[in-house]
Amino acid sequence: MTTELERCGSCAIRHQAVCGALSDAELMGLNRIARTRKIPAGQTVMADREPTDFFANIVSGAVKLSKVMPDGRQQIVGLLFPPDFLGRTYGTATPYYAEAASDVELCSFPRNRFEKLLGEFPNLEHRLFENTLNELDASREWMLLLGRKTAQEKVASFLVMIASRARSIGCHSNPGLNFARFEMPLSRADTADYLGLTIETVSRQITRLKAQGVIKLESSRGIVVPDIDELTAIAHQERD
Amino acid sequence: MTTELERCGSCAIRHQAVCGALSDAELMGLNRIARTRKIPAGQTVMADREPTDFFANIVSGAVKLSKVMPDGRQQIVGLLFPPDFLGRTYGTATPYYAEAASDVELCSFPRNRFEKLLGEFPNLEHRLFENTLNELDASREWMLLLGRKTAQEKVASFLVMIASRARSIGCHSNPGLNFARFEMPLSRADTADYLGLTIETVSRQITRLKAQGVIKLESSRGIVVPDIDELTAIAHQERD
DNA sequence: CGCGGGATTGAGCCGAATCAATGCAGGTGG
DNA sequence: CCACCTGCATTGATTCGGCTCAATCCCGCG
Repeated sequence: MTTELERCGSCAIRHQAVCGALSDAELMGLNRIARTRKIPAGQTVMADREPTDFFANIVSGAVKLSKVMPDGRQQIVGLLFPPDFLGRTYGTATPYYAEAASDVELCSFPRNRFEKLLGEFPNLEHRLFENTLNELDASREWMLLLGRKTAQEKVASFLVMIASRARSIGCHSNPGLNFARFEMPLSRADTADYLGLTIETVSRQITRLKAQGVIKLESSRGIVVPDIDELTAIAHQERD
Repeated sequence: MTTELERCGSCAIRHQAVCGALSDAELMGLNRIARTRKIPAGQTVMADREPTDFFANIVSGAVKLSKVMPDGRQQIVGLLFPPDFLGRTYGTATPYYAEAASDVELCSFPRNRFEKLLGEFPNLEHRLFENTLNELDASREWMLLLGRKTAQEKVASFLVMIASRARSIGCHSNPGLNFARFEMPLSRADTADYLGLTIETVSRQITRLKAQGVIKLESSRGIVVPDIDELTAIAHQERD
């Protein structure tokens, strides 16, 4: 019993994840149905339109959600980091692919037992609801990016977003400080699919930002941003 | 009392709207705080980042949700028809503009009293949650459109979407039947802002679809689709 | 050392944007 | 009733940003 609770107690995402909403007693109920899974990079976690029998918290790594057209064109519609929640409650199939963008560690729950707990713990459902509202806000923000921003603005926006999320997933990057250094969680190909661009255009824009001195590259994935405000200005974050 | 209940009983959207989740007793509680409002076309209902003190069901008309960049570029991020719910629960400000796309009739509820009811009626919160999940799915669908579809595919997709929603808002259009006739709820300018295109491109693509015989125009807003499957094929609705 | 996958760079092209003119319907006033 | 305006939609000419195709480059790895 105590050990079980400790398992959660020592969990890196204990307080930020949906579990954060639960009392100790409730947490134990959730813990009882939880199972840790490791997924290697590139593997599909949930397939579009296919029923999935589980939900999960992301403990480490990154998961990308994407939609694919019959001819292969692809769009990434969401990116999940710890402590995000994976899975569409109420509806047996998710309307997109979920794929491990890196090696991923999940804390997963069987679908029906989790949904049962949802009914019992109003806190849990409420937390998931707020979560979903935030995802909706984020995806609408992304619609503005996809529909109206230039390639340069798109890439800058992406870097700003990663830089701010990087704080929550470790990486050198202080909240107050106007400086960031982080690893890109996606390949150029995935970045392109997230931004509605091609690989080549992403690459060119990164080169351009580098030439402008707005960012520095330590490696193809390692980015340093000396002045985040400058990058944000280029991203034309919407105001008004 | 009875009259109050009858007010809801005779409501056109009684069963589809969030109210549909409520018992008679609960409905009465909601009814007590409800107020009908009419909004003329073009008027702002909620302003980006400004606190709003109410939520509402859309009774008639259409409301567009949009984001605007400092330089005026605009993206419509959502379109609400009866019996959709308007407003972001839990968070005093909505992160976008809500504007009447046509004359609109609302059934509105004061923010704090409604949120109080949310706590008392789990059904109501649950219903709103499912609503939000559907909006999230729809907005991700739209991300694919914005990021990866051609102008022709975008316009075709938009028409398909309107044709299918048209069923729920009256208009000649049978569920089984492979034929539709409806009014565009948006001007060309708004359509462009919804699809991430310019007015001119939207116009050209509509002309093209007309030339191909896929649609007919009764007026600039009145559309006839003889064969919806054909239009859907052009829209390249994602499979797989 | 050579191989292979990801990333960069370059040349040319094309689809959608821009700029500009014209068309069209509804409303208003002479 | 017609002339005129005004707001929306269409059409045309031209430009340009990002895509396509293709050639390296880079780096880790067998």
